[in-house]
Amino acid sequence: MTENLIMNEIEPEIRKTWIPQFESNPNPTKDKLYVNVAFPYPSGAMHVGHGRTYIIPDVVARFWRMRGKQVLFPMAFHVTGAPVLGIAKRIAKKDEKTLKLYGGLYRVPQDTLEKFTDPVTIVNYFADEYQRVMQQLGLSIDWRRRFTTIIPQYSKFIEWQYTHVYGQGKVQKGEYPVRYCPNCDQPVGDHDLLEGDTAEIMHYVFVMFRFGEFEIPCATLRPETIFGVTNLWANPETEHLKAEVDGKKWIISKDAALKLRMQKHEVKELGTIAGTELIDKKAVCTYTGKEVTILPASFVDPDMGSGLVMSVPAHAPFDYIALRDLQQQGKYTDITPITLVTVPGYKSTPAAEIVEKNRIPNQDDPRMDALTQELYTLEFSKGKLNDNCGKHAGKSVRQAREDVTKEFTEEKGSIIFHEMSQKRVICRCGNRVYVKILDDQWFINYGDAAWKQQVHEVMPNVELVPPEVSAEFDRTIDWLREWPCSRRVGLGTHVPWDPKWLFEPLSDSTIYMAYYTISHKIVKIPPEKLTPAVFDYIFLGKGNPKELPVDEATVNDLRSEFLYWYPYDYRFSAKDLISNHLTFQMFHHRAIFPDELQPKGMVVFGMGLLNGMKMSSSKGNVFLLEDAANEFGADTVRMFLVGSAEPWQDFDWRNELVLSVKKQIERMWQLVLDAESASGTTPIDAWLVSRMQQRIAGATTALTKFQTRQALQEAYNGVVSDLAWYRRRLADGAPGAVLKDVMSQWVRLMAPVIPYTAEALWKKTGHDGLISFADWPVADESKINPQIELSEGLLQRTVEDIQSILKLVQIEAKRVRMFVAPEWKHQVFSIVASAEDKRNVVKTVMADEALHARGKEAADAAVQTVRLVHSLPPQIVSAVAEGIDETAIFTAAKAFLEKECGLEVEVCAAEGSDHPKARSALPFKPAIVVE
RNA sequence: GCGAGGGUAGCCAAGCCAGGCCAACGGCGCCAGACUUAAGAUCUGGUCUUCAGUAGUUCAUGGGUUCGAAUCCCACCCCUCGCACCA
Repeated sequence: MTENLIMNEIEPEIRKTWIPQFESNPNPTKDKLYVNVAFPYPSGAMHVGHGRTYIIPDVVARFWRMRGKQVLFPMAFHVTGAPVLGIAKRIAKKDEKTLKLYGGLYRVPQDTLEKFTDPVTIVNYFADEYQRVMQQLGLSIDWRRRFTTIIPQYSKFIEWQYTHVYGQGKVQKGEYPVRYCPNCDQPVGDHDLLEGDTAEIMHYVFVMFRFGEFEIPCATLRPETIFGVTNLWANPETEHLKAEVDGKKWIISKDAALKLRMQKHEVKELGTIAGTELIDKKAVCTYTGKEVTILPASFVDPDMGSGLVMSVPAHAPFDYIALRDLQQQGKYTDITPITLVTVPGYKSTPAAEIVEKNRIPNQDDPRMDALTQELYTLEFSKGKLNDNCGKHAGKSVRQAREDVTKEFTEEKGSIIFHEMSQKRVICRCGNRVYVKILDDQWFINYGDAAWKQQVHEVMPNVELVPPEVSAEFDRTIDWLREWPCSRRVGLGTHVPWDPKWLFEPLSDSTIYMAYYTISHKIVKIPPEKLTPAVFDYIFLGKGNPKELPVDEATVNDLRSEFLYWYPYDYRFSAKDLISNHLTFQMFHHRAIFPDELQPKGMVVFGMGLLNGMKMSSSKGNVFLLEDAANEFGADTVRMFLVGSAEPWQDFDWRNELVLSVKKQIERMWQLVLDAESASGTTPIDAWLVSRMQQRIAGATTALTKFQTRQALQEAYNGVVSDLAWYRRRLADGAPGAVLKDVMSQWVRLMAPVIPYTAEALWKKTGHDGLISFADWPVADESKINPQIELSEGLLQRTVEDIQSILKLVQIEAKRVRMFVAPEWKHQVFSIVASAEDKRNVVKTVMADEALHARGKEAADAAVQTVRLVHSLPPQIVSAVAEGIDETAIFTAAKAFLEKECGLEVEVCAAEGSDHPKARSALPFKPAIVVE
C-alpha cells in the first residue's frame, strides 16, 4: 500500500529525468539497435490491448540499451485516411452513439468534444493523449522524432517514394471490379457494409447466342458446358431491353443494363421486347453453331446476369428439373440432356441422377442449392470432358473452363460480367451495393511476379519472431495482387502525377521507418525545398549534394544519420497486419532500398482479450490503458502485459491477476531494501552467487529471443525462490553482505520490465546515475559452483522427502535417521550414469567382479539406480557420478535439518546397519527412517 | 470455404521441432500450518487418484509407429487470426 503512494509520487519525477535521456543520436563508438512499432491511428483512447504492443518493444529497447547498444525507439502517428472524417461528421450530426463513446468511454471534455467536428482536431487530440500515456508507461521513446503523416515534409517524402515506385512501373491505372455504392459514389469496404459482408464478387462469362440481328448473352460460371446446351430459358414475365452494348446489339434485362454501365460498358437503349416474344423462338450458339429453342421459365431472374440463361440439363440440377417439369406436361419432349462431363460416381446424366437420388420434387426444394454446389464442385475437381466437346474432349473441367473462356472473350465477343454472389449487399447509407469497374483508379501491382520473387528472396534474411509466421508471410506474398492505392476522400498526400487522388493509408506507411531517422531534423526544412532529388541523396546517396535546394551540410548530416540507423533491426506489430502492412513494407523496401538496407527482423504479436472476451471499443469491452496505469501503476501494467504470455501469444487482461503482479513488485521492493543491512559472510553465499549467474544467463538469453515471459520467470520467480532458499538455509537468518551485490544485479535484471521501481531502488541503494543506462549484469562462469549447488540440491530433495514421510507416517516421530549409501553403490551409480543403453545396464553392472559378488543386492541396486538416474536432471547425474560426500554434507547441515523437521537428526552409514530400510539407500537419495 | 497458428491438470501456461530426464517448469486461485490482538503481508506445506519418500491413470478425441509418445504419423472435433479499397 505504502509503495503505491511512493510510486505515484516518484513516477513523474523519474519520467522527467528520462525523457531527454532517451533522445538518441548517432554514436559512432557504439553499435546501434533500431526498433520500431506499427504506429497508431489515433482516433480514440488507448486501451490495455494497445499497451502491450508498445511495452514489449520498450522492454527490448531498454534491455539492449543496458547491454551497451545505441538504441533508437521512435514513435509517430498515422492520421491518414477516412475514418476520422466519418467520426467528425457523426459528431457534427450529434450522433448519440458517437457522442457517448467519445464523451463517455474516452472521457473527452465537453468543450473539446465540440471541436471534434474537425477531423484534424480529433487526431491531434488523441495523438497528444497517446504520447502522454506512453510517457506515463515509461516508454523510452525519442519524442523529438514524433510526426504525423499529414505534415508537408512527410508528404514530400511520400511523393518521393512514389516517384520511384511509379517510375518502376509498379503503380498502374487498373480496371478492377469493386463493391460500389452508387449513392455514396464510393467503393465500400467490409466495415462499410450494413448487410452482406460474406458476399463475393463472382466473375461470369457471357456466352453469346445469335437471335436474328441481335445477340442474347447468357451469364454462366461454367462456360465449358456450352457443349451441353439444349435450350435457353426466358422469363415470360420480364420485359427485356433491346440495347446496343459497346456497339453490338444485345437483348438483356434492365437490371443488366444498369450493371453493365457500372462495369464500363456503353449501353444505348433501342427499345424493349417482352419475354413472351422470345418464347419458342430459336437462337444459335455462336460458338458451336447449334440451334436451340428459348423455353419459358419463371425462375429466371432479370436481376441476375443478363436476365436470360442457357440450359444444361445434364449437369445443372435446376435446368434438369425445369425441363423435367415441362416434359411431364408433355411439352418439348424432343429435348434430351447432353452429357459432356464424366465424373466418378455418376453414370450418364449427373444432374438427373443427383436429383432423382435425393427425390427432389420441384425447383423450390431447399436442398437444391446444396446439391448444385456439390455437383459443381465435384465436376470441377474430378470431371473430364467427353467426346461431345470437340477439340476440348479429354481435358479436365478446370483446364477446359480456362480455355473456353479465353476463346469466348478473344474470338466470340464475350465479356466477363461481375455480379455479387448475394443480392442483399447493403451499404451503411442504406442503398444497394453493386459491382463497379473503376477505370481511373491507381493500383500498386503487388501481383507482379518479378517483384514477388524479389521479396521472397529477401525473406530468409529477415529474422521472424516467432519463426512460425514465416509460412503466413510467404502465402501473403503469393496471394497479394493489385492493391488500389488511391482514393478520393480522406486526409493524406496527393498523388503527385494525378493530384485529384490521395494515397490510401496503407500505401503511405510502408517505408516511414526510414523517415524516423531524420524526422526531427527534416521538419526544420521548408517543404518546398524537399524535392525528390534531396531524398534521393539522403536515402540512396544519389546525385551531387552541392546541387540541391537544401544546403550541403544539412543533407550530409541527414544522410549520415540515416545510414547510422538503417536498416532497422526489429519491427513490432500485431499478427493481423501480416496480410497487409507488414508484407507491403517488405515490397516497398525491396523496390526502393538496396540490399544492405532491407529490414532485418519482425516480431509479430498475438491479440489481446479482456476478461476472456474480445476487446472492442464499440461494445464498451475495453479497459483504458491510462486507467490501468493510474489504478495499478505503470510498472504493474508493464510487468503483467509482458509476463502473462510470450509476445506472440494471445493474452488476457484480468484485473484480479494484475493485482497479484502488483504484490510481486512490492515484495521485491521490500526484499531489496531489507538486504541493505546485510553484512559479513555465510556458508551459503557461494550458492546464491552461483545460482544468480544462471538466472542472469537465463534472463539474458530469453530477452535476446524476445521471450519476455520466460525472462521474467528467471529474473523474478527464479531469483525470488533462490532468495527464499538462501534465507531458509541461514541458521540465524542473517544474510551475508554478498546479498547487496545480488540485489544490485537483480534490480538491473528487472529494470527493463519495471523501470520505475528499478530506478527508485537503484537510487535508494546508493547507486549513481540512471539504471536505464546502467550495465546489464553479465553471468560470470567462474562463479558457478557445481559442488555447492549439488550439495544444496541434495539437501533440498532430502528435506522434501523427510517432510513427505512425516506427513504420511502414523506414529509420533521422535527422531529421523538418515542412512547414506555405501561406496559400492556409488560405483553402480557411475556405471549407470555413463551407460548409453540403460536397458542392459544391469548386465554391465554385474560384469564388475566385486559387484557381482554382492549378488541380488547389487542387481536390485542397479535397477533402482536406473530409475533414479532417469528422474534426475543430467547435470546432477554427472555431478553425482563424479563423487559426492553425502555424510559430510548432511553432517554440516545437521542443525538445518533438525530445524526443518523439528526433530533430532542422526546421519549414519547404511553399510553395516541392520535396519531393513537402510538397504534402500542410494547415492543422492539416502534411506530415511522416522521413528 | 480457403490460408496460417493453436488445443496440456481449477485458471494462465512451459514442454512438442531434435521421442525416454514428464505427474509434466512457473504463476494465479484454493486448502492447511506458522507468525500476528486480528486482518493483510510474509513464510512452510498441499492441491488427478493412491501411498513411508511409491504406484496407477492423464497432456482435445480416435487410431497408428516404437521397447517407450504430451512429444512422430494418419483421421476427426473445437478455438484464434487473415481472406483486401481498410485501420
